[in-house]
Amino acid sequence: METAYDKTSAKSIEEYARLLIGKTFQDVIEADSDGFSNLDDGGFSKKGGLGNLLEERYFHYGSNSDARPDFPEAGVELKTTPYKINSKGEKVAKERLVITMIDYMNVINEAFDESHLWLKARLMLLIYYLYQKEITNRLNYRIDYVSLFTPPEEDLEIIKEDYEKIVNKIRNGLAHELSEADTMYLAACTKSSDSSVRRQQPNSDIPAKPRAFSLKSSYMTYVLNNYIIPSSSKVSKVDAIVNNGHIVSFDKYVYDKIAEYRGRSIEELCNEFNIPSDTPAKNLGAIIAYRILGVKSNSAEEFVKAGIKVKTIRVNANNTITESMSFPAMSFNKIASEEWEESDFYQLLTETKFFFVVFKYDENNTLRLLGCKFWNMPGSDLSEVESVWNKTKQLINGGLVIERINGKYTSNFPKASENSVSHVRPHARNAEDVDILPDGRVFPKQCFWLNNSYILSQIQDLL
DNA sequence: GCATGATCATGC
DNA sequence: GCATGATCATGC
Repeated sequence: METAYDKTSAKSIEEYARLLIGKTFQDVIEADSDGFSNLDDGGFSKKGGLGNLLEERYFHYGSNSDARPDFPEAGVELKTTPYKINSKGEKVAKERLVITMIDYMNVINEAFDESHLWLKARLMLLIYYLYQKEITNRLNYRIDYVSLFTPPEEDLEIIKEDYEKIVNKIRNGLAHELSEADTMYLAACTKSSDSSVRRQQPNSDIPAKPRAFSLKSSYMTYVLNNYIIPSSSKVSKVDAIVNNGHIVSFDKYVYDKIAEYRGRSIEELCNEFNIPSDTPAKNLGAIIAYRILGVKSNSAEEFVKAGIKVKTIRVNANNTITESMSFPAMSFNKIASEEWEESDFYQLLTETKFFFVVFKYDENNTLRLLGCKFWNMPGSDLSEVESVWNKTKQLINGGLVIERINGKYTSNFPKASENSVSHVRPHARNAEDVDILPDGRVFPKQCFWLNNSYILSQIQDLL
């Protein structure tokens, strides 16, 4: 079949694709007269179908699911992906970009450069459409950005490291312990029609969830705003930690930099980096870490791309931790009607990598830098959180006892003494800052916390 | 001194 | 003004 573009030329494919900008998927169907006379959506409006729609009704080739890129002669992989406008008016990727399924049995023999993943990811034609909640017919979504994309060299360094981390885990017979939060930009995301599906893995008899290589939504947000949209002025630029040259390991680079200042007091560090130390800034620990890492902004490019959240931890002189770790407040009504694996806290814990900056009080009560650690929750601890979450949901749906004693509210939400990993406690501006329960009562906003004792167990190696 | 409820500080 | 990370305050 004759096509309106040269399928052997990436540039030609991109030029033709650019004509899609400003059009909806419905427009594409209506404009297509090449052997498809009806306006039936052919099931394309279902999930995943919008990419197939473009393949069949715009580029006019049959979609394949084989290992080759969609345009094999040009080496171009077509990726149709949604973005949305968040509450701050920023353009963000709506979801991760799935590249290709991980074949556990064979991937352990594939070097990155010859991998199925890289075959598809080395040159992608990204087609971003605007997802809008209020538009119910997906065919009415509008295509706004079209561009060929290859991860730039500095990202590729980290992506290769991510790849090795994932493949090594599989090599070690730990495919069942893979987590999306293990890595920075490239991740092993779960992918199956139902959460009970399991696959065989090499080097272990334990079946593992099917997973796919994907680029994290935090990374795709960065790609959209910095590589795809020309000079997007709304985006505030932040400094990168690694600025030039090849590094062996990002983690190690960061650990080594922080380690140079181990034992220094907060005051000394503030002097060293010209941080005004008179105000008790609660993000002082994070600011110090950024300055040590050579970053002037209060955020780092690599952390933004990887969606890494910074947390500061204070260890007492006797090696205990006083404070538990808080997270965003929960919505009682949301939890009441959702399942664990679709909950915010589950997604946070399974997708987020944390950067712990750890300080410790010396015998004179002076707070000194102890070290840092990239951390994400091990899957085995997740089941503990699940039981706390389930009990919380159950109480929200009936059985929650609320009392007010001397102005202080109490409840029977799961306490730190009831579980080794997590508990529920207030997280609000004050006691009047409330959320509505399904039964109509109000109660101070709460969140899930990670127990101080649990946090301590996770940073034992730093003590 | 710990457990739990309450609130502060920052950034947008 | 609100969400979020961090920390304080109090009673046992």
